[in-house]
Amino acid sequence: MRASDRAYAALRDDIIEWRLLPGTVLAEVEQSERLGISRTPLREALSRLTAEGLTTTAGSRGVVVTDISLEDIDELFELRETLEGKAAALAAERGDPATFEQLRTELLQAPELINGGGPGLHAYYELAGRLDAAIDAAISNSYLAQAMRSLRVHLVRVRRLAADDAQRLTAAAAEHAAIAEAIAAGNPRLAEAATTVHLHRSLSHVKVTHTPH
Amino acid sequence: MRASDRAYAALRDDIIEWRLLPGTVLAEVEQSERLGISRTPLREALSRLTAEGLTTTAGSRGVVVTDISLEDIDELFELRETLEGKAAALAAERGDPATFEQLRTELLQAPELINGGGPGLHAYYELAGRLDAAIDAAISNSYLAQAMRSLRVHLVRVRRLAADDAQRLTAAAAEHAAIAEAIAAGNPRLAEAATTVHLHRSLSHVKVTHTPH
DNA sequence: ACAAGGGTCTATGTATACAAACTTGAAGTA
DNA sequence: TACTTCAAGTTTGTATACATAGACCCTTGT
Repeated sequence: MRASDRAYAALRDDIIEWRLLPGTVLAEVEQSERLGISRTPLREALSRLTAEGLTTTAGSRGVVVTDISLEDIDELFELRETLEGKAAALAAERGDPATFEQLRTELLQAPELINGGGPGLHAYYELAGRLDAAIDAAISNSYLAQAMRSLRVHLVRVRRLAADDAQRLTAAAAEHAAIAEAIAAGNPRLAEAATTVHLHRSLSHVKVTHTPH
Repeated sequence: MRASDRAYAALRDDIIEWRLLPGTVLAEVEQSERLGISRTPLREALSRLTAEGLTTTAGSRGVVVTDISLEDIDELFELRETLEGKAAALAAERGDPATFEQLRTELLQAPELINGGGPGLHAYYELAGRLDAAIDAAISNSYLAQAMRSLRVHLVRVRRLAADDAQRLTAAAAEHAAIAEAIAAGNPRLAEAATTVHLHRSLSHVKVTHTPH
């Protein structure tokens, strides 16, 4: 694996997990020494992070970790609703019903996973990820998929602010199941509506439980 | 201006204007010599282009100019309709009516510009750009604005494939005026509908007149 | 004649040295 | 005392030398 890839992955993780807080200046020599590489691959990693929006080049003071304020979260979810709503609708039109019917069945059994503790929780996150991937594949629109991917980075970062309790996860699983059901039924408008509902509930949960940094 | 900025701008222009055709391999030494810079800033330029999707790193064959097929154009417009439709609706909710009323007035006089020849044509493109910028500003959502900006690069590239005759431009100006009018009237659904109509007509025009490379 | 292996060559990936620009601090003057 | 200017130091931007890996071709053996 390339050194720049390792640096990118390490910094991305540090930012998403809030170990590198917003406003932190990522000086090139400092970070390259910390990660044990030279400045060249580090600079490539930084430019990738900046392209994703996780960092910005603040004039000539180097690159700094971007902030996510409460207004940012609203904007983020506004775009997310637009993109994922459209994606769910397209998946309902173009996706394979059997795939989503299977996902729905699994999602209905998710509460057992969520209440089952550590490994079950991991299995649930994996299941939710499979639904996202299935939608991505079903829409067959690489530009839309790319736009959603670039959003997800920021969303993961926001999610780390919220406390995901078992109660919310159980409700989220039911909402996911409703989305999968609508897609399996080939009903675009219902799929979009179910997605809108899910995202609004997610946003409310984040805003209520978010812990300021 | 930094050497990497110049390299980025030059390569971006070459790709958008189809001087560098899809599939062209951008070898580092070759391009750095052509642009009169060293490999380091060139690599940064290439990584920026790749982040935008204008190039891709094809395994170990270096970076190549990405292709835009007819299916890609459909996908591109599908995403564009989603984003710009939402943007027009938000602008209708949040924008300043006077700004868009003014733009509408100017757009209604656009046919004179279009039929006025070279400088008038340029003035029209500038006017259309002002409408885009006004919508960008009105939505007050940096994530959505960023998503639209990253789309526009590809759209400019596609537009270069089509022959923009005076007849199409006149029709487009009327469609733009309709969008501005709906936003000025504070009618989100009408603004979104007008945008949908405009984009579908644009897409049809591109598909009919596009010249294969 | 065809396939397999090795070697060379050319490409990208990395490190480092150098240049330039900006920031910061201190000193001097109004 | 406050503002301006100059200088030093630290930072990023660039060039280049070196490492490494992949591709292509030639040779050799079956």
